[in-house]
Amino acid sequence: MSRPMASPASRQNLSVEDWARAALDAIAAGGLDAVAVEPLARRLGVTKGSFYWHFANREALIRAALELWERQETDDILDRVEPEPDPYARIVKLFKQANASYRSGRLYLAIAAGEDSPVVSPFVRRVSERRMNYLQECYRDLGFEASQARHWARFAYATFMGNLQIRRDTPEAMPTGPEFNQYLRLMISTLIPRTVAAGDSEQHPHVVSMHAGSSQ
Amino acid sequence: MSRPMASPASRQNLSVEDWARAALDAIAAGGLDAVAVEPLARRLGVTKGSFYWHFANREALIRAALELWERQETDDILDRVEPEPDPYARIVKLFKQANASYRSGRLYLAIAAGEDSPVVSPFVRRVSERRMNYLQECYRDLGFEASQARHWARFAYATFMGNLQIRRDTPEAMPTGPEFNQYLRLMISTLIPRTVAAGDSEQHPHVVSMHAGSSQ
DNA sequence: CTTGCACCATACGCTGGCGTATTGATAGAC
DNA sequence: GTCTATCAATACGCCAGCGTATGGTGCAAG
Repeated sequence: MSRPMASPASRQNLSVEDWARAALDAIAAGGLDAVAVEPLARRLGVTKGSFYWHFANREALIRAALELWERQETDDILDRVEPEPDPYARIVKLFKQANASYRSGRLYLAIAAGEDSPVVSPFVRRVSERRMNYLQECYRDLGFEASQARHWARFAYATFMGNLQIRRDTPEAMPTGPEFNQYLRLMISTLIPRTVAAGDSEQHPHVVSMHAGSSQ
Repeated sequence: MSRPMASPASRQNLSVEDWARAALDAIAAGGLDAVAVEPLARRLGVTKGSFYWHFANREALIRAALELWERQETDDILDRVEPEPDPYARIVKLFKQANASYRSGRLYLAIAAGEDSPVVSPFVRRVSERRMNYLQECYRDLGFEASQARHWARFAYATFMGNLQIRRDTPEAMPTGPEFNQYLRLMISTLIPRTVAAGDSEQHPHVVSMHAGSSQ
C-alpha cells in the first residue's frame, strides 16, 4: 500500500507507522527482542539515521508498534463481530476468527511473552481484558448471570489462547480439514451451552463450517 | 557420572545440574534470552571460567536445562497422577496440578515462546505431545473412541495452557478462593463428561453423540 | 537562488555478552 | 611431599546493538 499522500507530490519517505508495522512483523517473526533498530533499518532499506529521526529510542518504537497492534485488535472485533445480533453466532465468529489468522495468533503470543516488561504489560492487559469482557457480554446476552458469564468467558478465552499455543508449538497435533471442523464443533457446542436455567426460548440450528488450516 | 565424591566432606563446587537449575530459574524469570553466561555466573558467585569448564557453549547449557526440565515434567506426571486408578480423578488431578504451580506454568510458557529455535522445539514438542497423549489415554479410559478422545484431550490441554497464560498476563482476571473453585468445577464438569462413568455396562459407549450427529 | 526543513547517511563511542587462553588454587593419589 | 586432575579466576579479542553527533540531500517557499 502507498503512503497517505495528502499533498500533491509526496515523497516516499518512511513514516512512524511504517516503522511500527515493520516492528510488528519482527515481533511476529522473532519475538520482542527481534525489534532491533539496525536490523529493522536494514530491512527497510535505510540506516539508523532515519530511525532516530522518527523515534527517541527503541522503546518508543515498541510503544508505537503496540499501539498499532491494540488499535488493530480492537478494530477487528468491532468490525467483524459486532454487527452480528445473535450472541451465539458472535461467539462462534470469535472462535473462528481466533483460529483463522496464524499471524495474529503468533503476534499475540509473542507480545504476551513480554508481559514482564512495564512497557508491554499495559497493552496485553487491555487487549486481554477487553476481549474477555466482550465475551462476558456475549454470555450475558445468552442469559447467564454476571458471575457465571465471567466464568464462561474466561473458560472460552483460555481455550482460544491454548489453541493458538498448540497451533504454534505442535502444529501436527492440530487437525485439518473435516477433522478440524469436528474439533471446532466439539469446542463450540461445549463452550456455548444453550440450556440456560431461565426462560430459554430458542434453539439455534447453527452449522459450524469453515475452512481449516493455517493461513497467513 | 554424578559428582566425584559422595563422601561426607563434599566439595561445594558447581555441577552441570547446578548450572541447569540456575538456567531454568533464569528462564522462568526472564525467558530464554535471560540464559546468559556471565549474569548466571555472577548469580552463582563464580566467573565464566567455571562455566566454560562444564559446558562447551551457551547452547549446551540451554540443552542441559531443557533436558532437566523435560525430565522433571515427565516425573511430575508419573509420580503424582499415574497411581490414580480412576481416569476421571486423574484428569482432575492434572487440572489442579496445572493450576497449582505458578512457576512451572511460567517456565512452560517461557520455553514454549522459544519454539522457533531448533534447540528448543524438540523439547517443547515432546513434552506437549506426551501430555496430550496422556490426556487422550485418560479419555479413552473414560470410554471415548480414539478420535474423540484426541479431540477432548486437545481441548482440555488448550484450556490448561490458556489458563496458564491468563494467570501470567492478567492475574486480576483469575479469581481466587471459593470463586476459583467454582471456576475449576465449571471447567472440570464441562471438560469431563461423565455420561460413561455412570454405567459400567457399556463397552464402547458413544458419548460422542452430544447433539452433533445430525446437523450438517 | 538561497534558505529552511524534513529526512537520511556516516562515523563514532559505549555496553554487554560470547568464547578462548592462560594461569591459579585445591584435594586426593602416590 | 610431590603430582595430577578438577574446578575456577583473570585477561583478552570479538561482535551486535544502542544511542549521538554531524554532515548531506531533496524539496518547497520566499
